[in-house]
Amino acid sequence: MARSSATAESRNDGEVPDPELLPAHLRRRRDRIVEAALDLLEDGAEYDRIQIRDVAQRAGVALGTLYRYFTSKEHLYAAVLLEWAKTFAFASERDDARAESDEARVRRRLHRAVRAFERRPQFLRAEILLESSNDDNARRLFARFADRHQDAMTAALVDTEPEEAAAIVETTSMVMAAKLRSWALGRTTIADVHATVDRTVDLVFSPRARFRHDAAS
Amino acid sequence: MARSSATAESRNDGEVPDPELLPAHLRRRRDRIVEAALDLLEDGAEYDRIQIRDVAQRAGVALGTLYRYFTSKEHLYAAVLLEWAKTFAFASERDDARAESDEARVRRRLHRAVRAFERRPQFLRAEILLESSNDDNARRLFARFADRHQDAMTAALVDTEPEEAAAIVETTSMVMAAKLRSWALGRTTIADVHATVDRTVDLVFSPRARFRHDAAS
DNA sequence: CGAGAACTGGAATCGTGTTCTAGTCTGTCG
DNA sequence: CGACAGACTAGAACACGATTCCAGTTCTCG
Repeated sequence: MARSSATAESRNDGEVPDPELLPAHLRRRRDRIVEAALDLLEDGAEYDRIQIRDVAQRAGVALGTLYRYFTSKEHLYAAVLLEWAKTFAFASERDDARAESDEARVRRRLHRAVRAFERRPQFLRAEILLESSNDDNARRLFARFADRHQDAMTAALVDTEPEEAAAIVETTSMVMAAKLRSWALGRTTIADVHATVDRTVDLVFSPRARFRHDAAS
Repeated sequence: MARSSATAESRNDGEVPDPELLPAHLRRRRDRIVEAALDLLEDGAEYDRIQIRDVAQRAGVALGTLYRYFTSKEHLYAAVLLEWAKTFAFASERDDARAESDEARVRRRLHRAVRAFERRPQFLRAEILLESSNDDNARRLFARFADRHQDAMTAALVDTEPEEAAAIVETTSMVMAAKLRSWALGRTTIADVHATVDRTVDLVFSPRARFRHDAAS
């Protein structure tokens, strides 16, 4: 972490090319790097334990090459998460096409998310670390990752007014994420995580006095 | 981070004395170290930027001495957080002694917590990092810190049955923490954090169909 | 084909937490 | 009083993984 942990000023030299604008073969090379990194994490290695050298080797590129595409390990792994979100979102879209209530759809997706992390605790760890990265590029990508999740959830709420939908997504996602964290910390069981998700969904969807506060504090 | 980030096996050599059992003058020395570390953080320095060397110097002890009391930077800062929680909890106890509803008390305390972090974003950062520390001693202390918060919140719920109180504390705290994180990330404003706290408290206290799910998924 | 961009292998650098060394100080016990 | 233990000190030394550099080498494209 020589640089990344030592530096608080967000990297101002971000000299990496926008992947969108890359000629196909370079783009492919970049993708190979991301894939290699993803594989390593998927294989169960702890984020901390994974060395950039290994990623480079696995991707079959030199260290210097990797650093042409990513400013830091964190930037690389933010890209990994984003990539992962892609396949994940895809999986979400199947199987809830049938006629269900918004509530049921949200519930299903939340449980799916929990399950996804259940078998990949390292991803949770990575997510947590990246969430508060100093690297600007990492932050940017991470934000996209978060948005992607949010969009996916929001898309489940067909019959709800947008404003309320946003609040619902926010609350449930936060509780889920927080609870997953305690699970990752060994402070609770995965069954409890699921139970909490259910409780929260109940709570948020049950008929009740609606939001009243507009002003803070 | 030579050791801490490289090591996943939780430190098994935790050769530090239990502060409770320390003779007074040694205890005082230990406290001085914690205070120095706290000061540094309080002065606005980013956790990452703070070097153990500086803490030692500020406390007026040699590096080796610091390491006689703490196994790692994370252990040290877990102690710092715990110490901070002490003063914080104390501040909480005044001013809500009067007759209020449980709801009002919870609300007040949550807002206070938000304000506490508002002027100390570095603490939030530290909390996040320590939450997933590898150091056993750090974990232990951190757990105490978390418990302390939870107890403080639970104590605000006088007229609520314990089980429900626990659920309320858990949910509201999680939402607050998560929202604070997004604030720290620049994804929202502090006013919005307060607003969310209010909404969540409303939600959790409003009369409604009570929890129904017992089994998970 | 030739220029320049991109890549390779690997050495070198860096930052920082952590450990080690050699001695110094303090207080206690016989 | 003298010796021993325990805790301390200044600071050097070490570990180690991210990041940067370098000197060629190999593509790619006009």
